[in-house]
Amino acid sequence: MNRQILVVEDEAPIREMITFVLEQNGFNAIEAETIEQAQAKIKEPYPDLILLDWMLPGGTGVKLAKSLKQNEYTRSIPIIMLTARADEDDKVKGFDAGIDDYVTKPFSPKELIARIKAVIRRVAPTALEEAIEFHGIKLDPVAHRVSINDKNLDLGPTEFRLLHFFLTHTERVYSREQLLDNVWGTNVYVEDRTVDVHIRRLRKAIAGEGHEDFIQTVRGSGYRFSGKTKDRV
Amino acid sequence: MNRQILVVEDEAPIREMITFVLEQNGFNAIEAETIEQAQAKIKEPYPDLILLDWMLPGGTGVKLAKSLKQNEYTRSIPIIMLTARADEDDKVKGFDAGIDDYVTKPFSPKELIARIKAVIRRVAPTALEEAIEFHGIKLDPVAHRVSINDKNLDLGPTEFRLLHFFLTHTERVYSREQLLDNVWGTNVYVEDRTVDVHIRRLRKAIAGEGHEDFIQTVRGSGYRFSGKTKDRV
DNA sequence: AATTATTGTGACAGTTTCATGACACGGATA
DNA sequence: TATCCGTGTCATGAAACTGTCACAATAATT
Repeated sequence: MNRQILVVEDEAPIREMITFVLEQNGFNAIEAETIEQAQAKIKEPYPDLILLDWMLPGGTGVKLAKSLKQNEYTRSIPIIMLTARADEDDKVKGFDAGIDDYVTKPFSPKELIARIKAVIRRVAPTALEEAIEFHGIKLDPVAHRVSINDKNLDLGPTEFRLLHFFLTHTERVYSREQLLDNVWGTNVYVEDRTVDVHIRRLRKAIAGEGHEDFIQTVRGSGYRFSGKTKDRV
Repeated sequence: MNRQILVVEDEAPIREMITFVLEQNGFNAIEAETIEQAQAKIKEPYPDLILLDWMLPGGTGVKLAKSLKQNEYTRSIPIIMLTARADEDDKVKGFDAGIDDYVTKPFSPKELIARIKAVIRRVAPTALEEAIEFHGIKLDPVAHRVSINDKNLDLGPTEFRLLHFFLTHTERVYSREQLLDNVWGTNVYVEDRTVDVHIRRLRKAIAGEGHEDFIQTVRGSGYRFSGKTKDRV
């Protein structure tokens, strides 16, 4: 519950003030002065939220936001932009890059905290960090670990994401294309059939533990992850 | 409950922004750049809603909307049009084509989400994704599953669509031609008698569970799916 | 009853779709 | 540099699905 927040802000006094406010409110602050520093710090464990200054040396914050959004792992980290100008134009540019909210400088600590909590509340239900359990399959996104009936299971990155997606989207058919969009990411040019192969690899890994067929083929439509067996509904 | 939304928009940044916003709000986004792409993606599993840009290469969005409204299966998918111009004229054209709502660019994420939820709420009762139950027969379009008295039943794609159509159109006679149009799709040249064969296959699958004849032959006219038996009316 | 029109049924071949193993490429690592 | 691992693609064979036909069965008509 102790959320980690990355503060990307080049002006030291402001950065320190923010950090102070955050920690006063039970958050865990990480600081970064530049885009490069920020990128270096955005890796496991991923921060729960990023406070991003609009004006940064070496490029605008939007640039960073865009690059974060392209990565499967960082895509869902919410971003709050800090901007000096309440300029409408900037807001549009920011939303292009997938900004979740804005705080206009100067801002009060209360406002900042309120916005942060609002964003976290909104994103929390679909947060990547929640551990999942489903019919004996446990997946811990933070530890990046999967076990089936308490027996450890190691998967490649793609299989891990695929399983993660399935575990959070059970009992529903997904076409290959939808799986590509959701697991590989949009704007990735990969053959449809590639999904089959990864399905196979995931199946193999799971089945190794002598289990029912969780991943079901729905001919002509796609695949479905289900706890229900073939006969019983 | 995880709704699928198809975003048809040629400009990548806008499309990605929309996708991002949708996913932040618990929706499942599918992307399409052109009308052709959109049409290719509008098949099972059908999206729950379509966000459609007004200006698209190769024809206006209205064109796509019209064609969707002509097909039995896609007819009830709600459409929200994205338009740059708040032009009154365009709105009229759109409503002709069966548009459910408008969002004028530029729009805020909040507004977009609000409109989507409003439309879904309005349309939900007849939503395609709703599971259907009829005299012990259950069909879940989302999971792509059929059961009869809680016993799983597996059907081929055509039989599934046929049953789906019947379950949503009971107590009424349909000619072979009408069935072809609705289940196979228009512009498909297939022999009338092919319907008979698929009717037979579907009957066999259902009857395997020792059931009354849901599918009734109306000599000279076609078939009818009914809960009433032959003798009782 | 005989004839005709319509529908039921089983078989079949062509096509589509999927599972599977192999393989090559590229990045990371030692 | 050599090696390993993950990944995407392909070839192949198996299985499922589909449309059509021929003929049997049934209903309507004369």
